[in-house]
Amino acid sequence: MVLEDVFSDENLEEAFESFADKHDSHGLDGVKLSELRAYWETNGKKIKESIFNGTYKVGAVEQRQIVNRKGKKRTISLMNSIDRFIFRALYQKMASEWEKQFSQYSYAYQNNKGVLTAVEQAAKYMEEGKDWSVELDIQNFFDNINHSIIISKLKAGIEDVRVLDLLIAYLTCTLLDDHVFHQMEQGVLQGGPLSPLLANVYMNELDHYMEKQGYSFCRFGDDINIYCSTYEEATVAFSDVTARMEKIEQLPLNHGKTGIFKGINRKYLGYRF
DNA sequence: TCTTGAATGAC
RNA sequence: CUUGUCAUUCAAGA
Repeated sequence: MVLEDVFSDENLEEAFESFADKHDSHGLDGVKLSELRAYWETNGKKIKESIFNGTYKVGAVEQRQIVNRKGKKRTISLMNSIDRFIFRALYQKMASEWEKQFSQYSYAYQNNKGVLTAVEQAAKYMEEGKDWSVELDIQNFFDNINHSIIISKLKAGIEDVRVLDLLIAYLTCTLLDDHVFHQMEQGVLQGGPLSPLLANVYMNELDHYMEKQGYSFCRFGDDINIYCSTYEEATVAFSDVTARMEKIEQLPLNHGKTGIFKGINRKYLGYRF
C-alpha cells in the first residue's frame, strides 16, 4: 500500500460514506461531518499536498470523560473533523491489508467477526474437553501500547515511509488537556479511528506465537482466553504467555482478573458457559 | 429484495 | 462540540 491509495477517489468516497450514519457533530475545527464533503472540495487539494510533502500537522486532540448508558466512565477523543476523515481513509486501507495477516482466533474490531464468533469458538474448545481456561486481562490496554514497539511492528509491514509517518503523527499527536498542550508518548487514542486496528496489529505477533505453540485460544481485544484439557497444561500456558506479554510486548497484566479457572460457569464477553 | 433508523452488546 | 471499530436484534419504508 502506498499513500496514493489512501487518497484515491474510491477510498475517500468510502470514508465520506462511513460518516453518513454518524451523529452530525462539529469537530474541534468547527466543521460538521455533513459539511466535510464541501470542505474537502475547497481545501482538499492543499491538505493532500501538505500530507504528501510531510508538512501536515494533526490538530490537537481533546480528551473528554463521558458516562455511557450503563453508567460506566469512558474516555473519548475529540479531534478535527478533517483529521477524523484522513485517519478514517487510512484505516480503510490499513485494515484490508493487515486483516489478512491476523490470526483467525483474533475476533475484535473486524468485519464479519464479533462477540458471537468468539464465544462460539470458546464453546467449541470446551466441548472438546478443554474446560480449563487461562484468562488474561491487560491493564488499560490502549493506554499501555508502547510506541516504539508498535512502530517497529508497523515498519515491518509498511513499505511507504510516508504512510508510516502519518501513522506516527497519529500516535504522537498533541493532546489538549485542561488548557495545557502535551504530546502523546504512549498508548493509542481512546476512540480514535485507527486505535482498534493498531491494537490488533500490536497483538498480532502474540496471536501467531500462541498458534505456533498449539494453544486453543480466543482473543477479543485485550481479553484473551486459552482453553486447556488439564490444569497442568493450563499452568504451562499461563506462565508462557504472561511472561511473553510482560517482557516482549511490555503490557502490564491486571493480576486481579488474570488467572486459571474451571471454564464452566465462567463469563466471557458477556456470555456465561 | 433492497434500503434506513434505533436500540443493545463487546472492547 | 458524546468518540472509535465491530456485532446482534427489532422496526419501518420503497
